[in-house]
Amino acid sequence: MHRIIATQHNTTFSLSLCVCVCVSGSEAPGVCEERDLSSETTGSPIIYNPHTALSVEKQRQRLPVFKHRNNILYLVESFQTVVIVGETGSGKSTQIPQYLLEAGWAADGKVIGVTQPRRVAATSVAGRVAEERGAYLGHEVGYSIRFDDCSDPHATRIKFLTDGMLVREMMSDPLLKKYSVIMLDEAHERTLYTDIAIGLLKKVMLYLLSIISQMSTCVRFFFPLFSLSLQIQKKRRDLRLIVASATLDAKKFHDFFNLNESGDPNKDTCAILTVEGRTFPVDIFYTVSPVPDYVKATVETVMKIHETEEDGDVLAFLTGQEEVEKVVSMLQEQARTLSRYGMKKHLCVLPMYAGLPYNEQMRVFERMPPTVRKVVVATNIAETSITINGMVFVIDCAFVKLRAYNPLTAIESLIVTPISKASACQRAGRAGRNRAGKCFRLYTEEDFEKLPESTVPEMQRSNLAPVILQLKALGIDNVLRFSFLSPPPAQSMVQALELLYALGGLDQYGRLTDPMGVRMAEFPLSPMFAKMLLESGNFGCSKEIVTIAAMMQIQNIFVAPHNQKKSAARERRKFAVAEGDHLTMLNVYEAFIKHQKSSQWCQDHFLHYKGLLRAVAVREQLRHLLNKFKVPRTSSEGDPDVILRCIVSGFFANAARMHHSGSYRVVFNEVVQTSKYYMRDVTAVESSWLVELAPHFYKQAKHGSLSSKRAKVF
DNA sequence: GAGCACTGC
Repeated sequence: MHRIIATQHNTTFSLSLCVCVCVSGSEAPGVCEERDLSSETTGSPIIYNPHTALSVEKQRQRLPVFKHRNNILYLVESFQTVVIVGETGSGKSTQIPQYLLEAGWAADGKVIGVTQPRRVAATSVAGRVAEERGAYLGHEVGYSIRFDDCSDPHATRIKFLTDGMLVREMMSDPLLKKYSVIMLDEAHERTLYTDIAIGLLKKVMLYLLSIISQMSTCVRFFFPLFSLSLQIQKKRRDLRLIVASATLDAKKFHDFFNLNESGDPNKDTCAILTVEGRTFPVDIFYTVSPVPDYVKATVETVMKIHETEEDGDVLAFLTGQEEVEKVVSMLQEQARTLSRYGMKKHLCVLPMYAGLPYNEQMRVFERMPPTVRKVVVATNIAETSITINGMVFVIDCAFVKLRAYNPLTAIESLIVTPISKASACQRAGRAGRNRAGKCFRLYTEEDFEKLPESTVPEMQRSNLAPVILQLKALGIDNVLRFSFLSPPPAQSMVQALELLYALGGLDQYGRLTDPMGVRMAEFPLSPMFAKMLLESGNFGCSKEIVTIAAMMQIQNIFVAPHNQKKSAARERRKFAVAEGDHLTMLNVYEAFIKHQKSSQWCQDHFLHYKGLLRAVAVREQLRHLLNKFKVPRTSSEGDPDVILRCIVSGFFANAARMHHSGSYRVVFNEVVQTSKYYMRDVTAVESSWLVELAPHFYKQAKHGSLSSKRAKVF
């Protein structure tokens, strides 16, 4: 079955294969999987309606996962770990926790914990399950995400939480004593925290069992950790783990968690079960020859679809804001031309990326009249984070902007990278949610075959300093021997250990320092921010620093609607100060508070209202931690230098020279690579401060210039 | 003076 579709210009596709991907409805039927853009926090109780009870029960039984119910329960009973390959639309996320509850896994006050990589997923799936059970959200069924704990320590039996939250919980309850079963959902996404949780759970469940028998009482005396492992052995052999993953990774998870070394499959401690989804076919088309410019090819392909294909909305994937805006404006131009020539069917072209102002984001979810074809041009946000219904055609450029980490320079950056096959299939699947669809890949089938099977896990392309600090705080002394599902580069580990040592979080033996390291680990921030906060009392500016730290956690403080870019830039300059971005942010926050957190004021000054509200919440959490550690509330009373020096005390490792000839130096928060390297959140500092505040990290060279232990990048 | 994938604590 080969069909050639020639586009107007030179992007030519051939139909190459027909795969079944994706589904009717989401895994949580009835739940809007869309990111809840309307509120930061949810938690209003769902009222039980007895009239819908029967139909809910019938709906549950119609889900593909239902016929595997007994098998799943049997496997969970018989194996410590069960890997469930649940295709999209199988109903695994909402149903398996309920099966476990009904089978008695939450007896004796135990809790069934289900993790999700994203906050919205945790809250929306919890909402759906509560509704199915006719329960108030927060009672029998609850959720726990940062800033929003909607669970009852006594009543909640099924708890949905973000994977990051589970790792946090392990800091106070390393054995996860309150849980009988943990289900790691969407484990194939391999987020940083899912991977940390996976390693920790293996340690809790399996790893220690083998060492215990080899240790003598004498060793026990000298290694207090050993008593912990005894506890684990006694108490947590009952803990069950379910790993919900895509097909590709199932074997890897199985091998990781299977502790059976006897070679006798009857002694396996891990099992795999596959649950089919509900799928619509998606035809995949490849270009006949490589595309020289995927931005142009995207525009051509949209127009070709519009002219020759039947009804159905279009979703195009690009890598960043700039590309999205460019394609949107090119398409809008073409759409105007079409309407001038009286084409009956209209095009409505909409951009979608995380930095877009809220109102503009919401437009992609609006329904269009039948005479209008919606075209959404999006970044990777549309691959997993949000779902737009009604998409029938997908255009995939084969690229994505990914975080990369260079352990030699200790620089994290964003780089345009070819996607993986798994990612390409996920994108294609977006065309088949409501009916059969088509996916146009702007690359040849040959090039598709060259793509890597799956995306490199975040763990292997991140700065590991926050990870190592948390592991140390969890009592993992030898992080180099921690059982990582995918071990990160050794150089990244070394780099992280060095940075943590320079920050004073670790001593020369790599042990967590007390109190500095212990306290740093408690902050939900990177170690540099934590250090800066903990030092702020000494510098006499904790009030300002806590605001700056909170503001820097918020992306896109300044919004620029595309028809008002000029005035937005003008407003933005009003807040800017010569010292740099950190003090600019401080200005914005203080002005926001002065204007009673008014949303109208934000709109007038092109500021991100919800972002600022989040900064207020983050600030409160950080303030709470500073109080806990008895960091005094002090203010610099308008003196910028103490604030800048305090910033340097945390960020000295991120120092750069503004110009090779000058003594003008800056500290920065992060680096972004587009056409050039850009540093984000930059502040000017005196080079002498670097030597003064981090003498172990910088040394003064002969001619007054600095040399750092790090390789230079810029 | 425009430049900034996406999450998460």
